Amino acid sequence: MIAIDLLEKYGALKKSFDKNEIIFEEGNLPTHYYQIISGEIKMSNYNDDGREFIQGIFYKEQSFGEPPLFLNQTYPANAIAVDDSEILLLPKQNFMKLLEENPAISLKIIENLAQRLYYKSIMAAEMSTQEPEHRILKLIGTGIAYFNFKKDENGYLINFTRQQIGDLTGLRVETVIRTIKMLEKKGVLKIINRKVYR
Amino acid sequence: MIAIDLLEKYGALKKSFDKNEIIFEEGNLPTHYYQIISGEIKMSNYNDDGREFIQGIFYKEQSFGEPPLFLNQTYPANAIAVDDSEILLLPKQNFMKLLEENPAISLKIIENLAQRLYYKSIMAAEMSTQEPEHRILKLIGTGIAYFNFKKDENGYLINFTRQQIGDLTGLRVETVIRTIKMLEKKGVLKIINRKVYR
DNA sequence: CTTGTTTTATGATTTAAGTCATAAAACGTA
DNA sequence: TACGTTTTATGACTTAAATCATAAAACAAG
Repeated sequence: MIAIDLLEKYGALKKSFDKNEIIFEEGNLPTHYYQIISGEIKMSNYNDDGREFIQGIFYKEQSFGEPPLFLNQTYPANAIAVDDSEILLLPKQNFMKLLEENPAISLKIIENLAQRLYYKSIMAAEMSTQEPEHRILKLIGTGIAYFNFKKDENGYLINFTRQQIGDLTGLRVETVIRTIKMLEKKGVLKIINRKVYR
Repeated sequence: MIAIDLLEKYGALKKSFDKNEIIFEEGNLPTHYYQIISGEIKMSNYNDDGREFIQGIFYKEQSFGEPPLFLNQTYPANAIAVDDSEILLLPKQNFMKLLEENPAISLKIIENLAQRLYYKSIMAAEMSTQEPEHRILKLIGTGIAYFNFKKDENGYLINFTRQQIGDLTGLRVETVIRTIKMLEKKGVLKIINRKVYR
């Protein structure tokens, strides 16, 4: 999102996170701007009985966790490395200075937040309608634009596990498995040795 | 959000909308920036069988519908006047010019989008947990900060109908009614001649 | 004041997704 | 290569919310 050399000019430092390592936790106050160099990060919540809800999954060059930074509020979710990852961290003060001194970056931030809001609006509407087929198809459909699904001769490879799809749509893994099978039977997606293609 | 005289300087015009009048529709491309002078606006989706999901409710001084404006994408939901309303409309080009020439406004926009993203994150997690009590309490709790609930001697008056609460949380109106009664019985909120207080 | 509409309310019934149990296939790694 | 873990898979059963029906209270409009 923001050029790496610009971030470094303002004092950003690279930090490595192991798979499953926590980057920040729900309820804590934000201290940094985070931008991924490599790897994969998820933001998620766990409810009282341990059930997970994934707010979003982020990949290289993407930033995450900005909203509370601008609002002086605590994080509404946890950030966890899904894979070994490298992240650039820029302290809040420096980040704000960077924004002030580089007005063009503000528009980038706006576009980024707008994009995420757009995704959440679509998924919120979808999740309230309750139909598993709809939810999963919409996730996959918008996911092709937002997540880094790769296209090959079979179509787009949806590189999410059934569990992740469940955690992103609010469905249980068994329901996801059964629904995906249904959707395959209907011909709207393909399953090639367990991998889902659209 | 943005000072009215500044908006007018860039050519914003006031327009009146009757109760239930449509301001813009899902699927259309955005043409203006909208800021409410008076009244109440909801953004919502209707699914295939006519069920409504309310994305948000907006009041005086608030803006709405910006994300697609920044993304050149179509609106993900409809905007409808809940009451007779007056709205300032600023054409997209002029709005972009305003932003360019007034960098401080960008930060305001960022904060506003961050706020809405924050609300949606919280509600998304809540809606996926499925428990009506949780959903409704969270809506009311965060709503006290985001919607204009007024406090009196009984507490905060939740000036939503049961139907609206259902449309905001993805629950059916009967479920909302029963759940609110349960919550009253548990003493976590009050019902005083049908109005809900927290 | 009357009438039509919206909102709140409640009981009976249905149903779809969740839950529970169990297992095979695939994957990772020591 | 063997072993533990993760992922996918399936069947039986449960349950909570949706649905359906019906109505009273409140409100709005003429």
